[in-house]
Amino acid sequence: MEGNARKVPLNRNRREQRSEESRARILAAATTIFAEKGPDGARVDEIAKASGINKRMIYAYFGNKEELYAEVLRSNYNKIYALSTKAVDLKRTPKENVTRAVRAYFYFLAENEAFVRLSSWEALNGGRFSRKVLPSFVDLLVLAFDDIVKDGIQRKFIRPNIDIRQVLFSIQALCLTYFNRRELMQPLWQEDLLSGEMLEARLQHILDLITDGIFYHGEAVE
Amino acid sequence: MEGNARKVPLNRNRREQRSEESRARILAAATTIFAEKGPDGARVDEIAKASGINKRMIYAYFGNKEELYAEVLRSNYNKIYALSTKAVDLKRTPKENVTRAVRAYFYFLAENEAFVRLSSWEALNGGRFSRKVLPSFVDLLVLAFDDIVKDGIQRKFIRPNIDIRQVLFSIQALCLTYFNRRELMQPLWQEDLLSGEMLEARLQHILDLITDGIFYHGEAVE
Amino acid sequence: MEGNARKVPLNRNRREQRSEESRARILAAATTIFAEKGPDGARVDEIAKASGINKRMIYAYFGNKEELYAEVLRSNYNKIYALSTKAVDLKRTPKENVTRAVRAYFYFLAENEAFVRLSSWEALNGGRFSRKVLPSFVDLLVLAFDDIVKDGIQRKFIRPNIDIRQVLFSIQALCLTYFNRRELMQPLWQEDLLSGEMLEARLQHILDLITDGIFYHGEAVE
Amino acid sequence: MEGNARKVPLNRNRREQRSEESRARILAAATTIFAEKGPDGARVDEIAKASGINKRMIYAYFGNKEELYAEVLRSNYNKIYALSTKAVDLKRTPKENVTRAVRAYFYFLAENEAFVRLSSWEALNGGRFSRKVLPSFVDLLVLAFDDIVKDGIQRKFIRPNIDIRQVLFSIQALCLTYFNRRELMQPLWQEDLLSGEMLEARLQHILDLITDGIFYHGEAVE
DNA sequence: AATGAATGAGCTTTCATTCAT
DNA sequence: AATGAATGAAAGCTCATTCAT
Repeated sequence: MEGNARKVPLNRNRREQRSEESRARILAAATTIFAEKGPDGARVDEIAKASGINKRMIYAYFGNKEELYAEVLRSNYNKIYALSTKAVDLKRTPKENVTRAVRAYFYFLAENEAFVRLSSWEALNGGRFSRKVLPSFVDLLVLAFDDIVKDGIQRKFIRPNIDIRQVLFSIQALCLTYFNRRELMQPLWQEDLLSGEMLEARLQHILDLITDGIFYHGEAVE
Repeated sequence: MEGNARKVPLNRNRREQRSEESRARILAAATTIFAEKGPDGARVDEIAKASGINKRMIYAYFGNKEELYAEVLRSNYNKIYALSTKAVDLKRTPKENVTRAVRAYFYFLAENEAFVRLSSWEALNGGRFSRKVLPSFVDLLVLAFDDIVKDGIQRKFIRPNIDIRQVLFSIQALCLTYFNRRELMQPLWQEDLLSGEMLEARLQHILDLITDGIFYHGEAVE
Repeated sequence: MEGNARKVPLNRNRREQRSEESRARILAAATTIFAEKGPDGARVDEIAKASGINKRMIYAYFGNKEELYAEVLRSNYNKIYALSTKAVDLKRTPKENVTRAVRAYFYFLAENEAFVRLSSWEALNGGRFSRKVLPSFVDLLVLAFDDIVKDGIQRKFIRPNIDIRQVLFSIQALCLTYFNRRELMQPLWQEDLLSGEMLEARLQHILDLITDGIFYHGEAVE
Repeated sequence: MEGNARKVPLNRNRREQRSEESRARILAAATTIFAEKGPDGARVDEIAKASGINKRMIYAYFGNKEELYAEVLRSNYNKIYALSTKAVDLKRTPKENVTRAVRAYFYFLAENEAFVRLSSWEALNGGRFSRKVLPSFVDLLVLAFDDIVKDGIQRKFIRPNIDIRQVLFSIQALCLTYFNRRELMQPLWQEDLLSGEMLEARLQHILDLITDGIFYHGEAVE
């Protein structure tokens, strides 16, 4: 009896633990599969199988497919929120700050392909799911960059006529598209676009573009 | 008698015409809906309804859903193939040529949202369909730009250390993403991102970036 | 004008002729395909294509698929009706008569595979179609054999306790099944079961079985 | 506690049992309906309805219509495989052995109309399905009979010039066709062809035909 | 908490038949 | 008489979701 009494909380803990674990495994599998196939192409059965957990539990934990997808989005976007907060340091030069921020963003994408793909499905679906569940991630990005750019303009590093939103849009474009359209562009290269050198090469190119463009300056005729 | 003699081919022509028209209507509706919802989200029923033509005819004309989708891709990619051939004029300056090419590409995308979206679905699906049916559109792009850039390098307009493939990737990124992620970024602006001014503003930004970057040159400290 | 006047009847005749021909071609194609695939497996489209005549005409000439099938049955069964009338000649010995009748039936089947198959589909479908359109072909068979057997019994060639219906059933079985199940049994032989020698061998076997089975032994004359 | 301990396997068993039962019910219904209407005429919906089980489960258990049909064939052919092994006893006379074998086959068919019909659909379809899934049932039959006949020939009961394959073909024909074409021939009789007396009468007729057909006359012992 | 079986709605595809010329 | 396009009903099959244990 006492054994039982002691056993119950123990069991509870274990149960809770296993429960958490099951939830996490479902979420992990769902992330992979939703990222791979998108909200329409993904199958609940496949997620259940991949997670090794009974399909019924998906409904127990997450309600339904759509809510599971929302949860996947949430957990993935949380990562980038975390990233965006730790950016700026006004003791550095604006160029350093830009470089650091872009680098952080670029490598975040490199390491989180699921995020890249999920956000792309979302973009195509007009944010049909994310709008419901997510605070505007764009606003956060702007906020983070605003400081850098304003500082840069003030200290005469950055041209004052620059529209920061356009720059932001461009940075996003230059980074995201590399991962996004990787497969279609890969044939142009011998090396794997995800190799260390290729990543660094791309990042440098992006930074060059952002800072200097591709043309000579001063002497160029037009 | 002559009336009869003329009637037969006329009937044939009318029929062929109507048939062509039906096919075209199906293709148009399919383009819209596949662009909107992607190959997985699109429904054959919906396409039939939208085209005002019996569902059975879709199968008569195109075989099945997948082949219809392939045909939609083909017809949309044909447009950009057409575009990519008429680009270069080496009598102009490299900057002019780049400007003209980018502008052409940018406005092509602006006017062909279906293409933007279709190519994005394809990218996410790893080109699973387009690989079957399409010659590499990337190669064509490279070809078109190669001349411009080589000319630019030779005439000392363009830095020789530039990797043309990266530039191409970047131009694609900067243009495509504007339309691609339009909806997610729209909240940052008051004006419709597809308005004439906004489009022109974006194009200018892209051209500036490509040609000059965002930093001052010469005097900039780092 | 007179030219026209003459032309009209000519056209009519030609038309009628072409009409007959079209009908015949449809019927021929339908026979092949219904025999091959059965009433359920056959497709109207396939018949139209095989006959080289527009599908619509099938409906013009025959009403619908079922009636076309009925017509196919009718035209095929007519052949065997024709056969069954010219059987008996009481000047010959009963054994000769039986032999001739069985031989006629056996080679009829050999030469009319469509009939074999059509009658088999019908048997499986419980005569669901033939009952509607066909006079009992079985009755005819019995009639034809009755004379032979009664003559045989009277002249003491055939055992009097024989049930003619059973014999008839057996002859039908022994002949039909050879063609019916040919494909399944073929592996047991090296030679094609439809070759001249194999056919003759089978017929001999059947005759041996029938005659030695139903005739007195020892005293029988041949 | 023990109750719980026992409960888990019990539940498993019950579930498995119900699952097996569902599978079996589907198979039973499918057998009836495929036998009745053939692979082309049968409808999955009808099978679902007849089995009282959701259509979806048919696909869960059997894959698709064709595989279900294959399974139906397999399970039915297994019955006759079982039959064919227990045939011969060389202590008996050849005639006894033949009689016993034919009787066994005949009554097997009488009691398994589904088998008769399924094998007939297969024959008409050129074994298109069975070839995929079934070991040659014909070979087994030959094997079983071979012993009897060789023994019969050696002991001078059976004529040595007999082609056993023809005899086998004939037995099959004489037995199968009785059930196969029963409906078409029924009008010739007052009594139901499936009644006990009629069956026995038919079997006697077949045996007479076979034995008097293939055995020596006069000297043969029985 | 966890499971396997079951369900109904809906999807893609097929087919016999008819319309318009 | 002949044709090609078009149709609606129904077939095979799939999926998200729920039941029973």
